[in-house]
Amino acid sequence: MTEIKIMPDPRPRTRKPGRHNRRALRTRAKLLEAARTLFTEQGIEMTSIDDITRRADVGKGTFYYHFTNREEIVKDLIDWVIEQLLAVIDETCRDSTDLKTALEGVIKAHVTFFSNRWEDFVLFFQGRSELTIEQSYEGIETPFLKYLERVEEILERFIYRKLPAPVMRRIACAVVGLVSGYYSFAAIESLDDSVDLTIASLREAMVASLMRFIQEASIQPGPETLPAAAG
Amino acid sequence: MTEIKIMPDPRPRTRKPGRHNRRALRTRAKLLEAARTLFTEQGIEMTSIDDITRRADVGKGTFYYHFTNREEIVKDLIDWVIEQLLAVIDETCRDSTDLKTALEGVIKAHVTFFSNRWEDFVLFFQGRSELTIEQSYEGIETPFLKYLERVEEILERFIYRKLPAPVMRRIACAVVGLVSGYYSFAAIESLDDSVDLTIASLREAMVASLMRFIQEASIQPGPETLPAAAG
DNA sequence: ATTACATATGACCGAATCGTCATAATAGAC
DNA sequence: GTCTATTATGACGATTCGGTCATATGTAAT
Repeated sequence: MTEIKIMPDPRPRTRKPGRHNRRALRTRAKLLEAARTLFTEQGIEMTSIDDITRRADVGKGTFYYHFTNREEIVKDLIDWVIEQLLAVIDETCRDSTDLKTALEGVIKAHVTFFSNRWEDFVLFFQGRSELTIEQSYEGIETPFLKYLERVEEILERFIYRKLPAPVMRRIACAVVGLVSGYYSFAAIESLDDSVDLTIASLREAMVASLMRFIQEASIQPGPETLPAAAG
Repeated sequence: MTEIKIMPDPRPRTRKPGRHNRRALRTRAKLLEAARTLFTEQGIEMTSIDDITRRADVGKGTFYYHFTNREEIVKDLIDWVIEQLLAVIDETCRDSTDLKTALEGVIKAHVTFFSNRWEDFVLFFQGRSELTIEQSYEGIETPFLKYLERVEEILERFIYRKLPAPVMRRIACAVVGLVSGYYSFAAIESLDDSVDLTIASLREAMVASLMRFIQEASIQPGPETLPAAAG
């Protein structure tokens, strides 16, 4: 169980944003923390507002004072998780000198982040699962797109032959899909501790294959990216 | 939208299993098909029994005649999807002659399967997401474990130096995590058609590096797999 | 103390949901 | 046709849920 220090910001409500240690912020944080752990325990959709307010030990009306509905708190939490993940990725890749170290950095950042934050991985993964549903929360894909774009951005620094956007997107999908896909499966068993060790050796293999993939893609943009292929 | 020919079997209820084309089987199939598409549209947890019976155009009691609750139909469907996927994997890997073709076969099988069955991928992925939740359907991990074991089994045929079970498990996680992880992310954008093409070139790279990884692992089992690392 | 504003509360309502059950419809055996 | 086991039904009760609102409490400024 990881402690959370900073919680996602509320929408500005008054002219004095965080001037004083308003109790509202603490209450909001209690609600977010309760939701975060409950989502991990029961799943997002199985968690009712009553569950959240009960766990946070506040009245039900209080929830609706801070959030308009469950959709909002879900989106706030996912936004926040991805923001934190992006911060770690940026930090880890800051000193990258080439494509190889950048790829390694991205993968390493995911491992670092998720191995210390199981709840957040569950949130991330459940959010991603929502993306596959036709009628899911509106705009829930936004933080994930931002996340993909950031990864593309980092890799692009070291790819001198500029690749078409769809190709870059697929590369980013491959990188993050690979990491989180592996993680989610490895988590079926309680390999928790050894996941980090294993992925370290697997990482090399991943980096190698991704690099080869990128190199091939950058030599041959591929006729399949023509608009004719869309449909 | 893919048509389903065969649906998961009901628990035997009478002495005459499928002797006649009992209408019960057709009704059951209607319910399963309705659930399958609804789960894709709305998500498993957001779909009520009423939704299912309304879509299947049967009375509500009929649902409870065929299934004890939603948990049962969910598990039946996931069992069934994984069974179908395994069949395709077996078929594709039947003629594998070495590790390389076996790995290629496994990945190719996933692509073949999922590219024609979006609903089933969503089911698969949502089921996997449920695995990360503490209180999810009891025993829902069983089909996924079977699936991992089968993949290990196929690869093991061509690995002559026997690897420790945890290492094999991780390799299997990497293979299937990659495919489904990539797929799920690629699905954020409507790249549907080009996903297959892209993953084809990624496949080569992945196969090459996984082979290297397996070869290295089979030479050096690694001290990190000692029981001391558990805990 | 008083005033003004921000924050918190839980009773309450209507809608939705789960699961049951007595009854009805159907199909096959005779 | 009659009889019997199987299959299907939807009204029903109990419960839970999302969301509202009038009211209460806390807090900072004067």
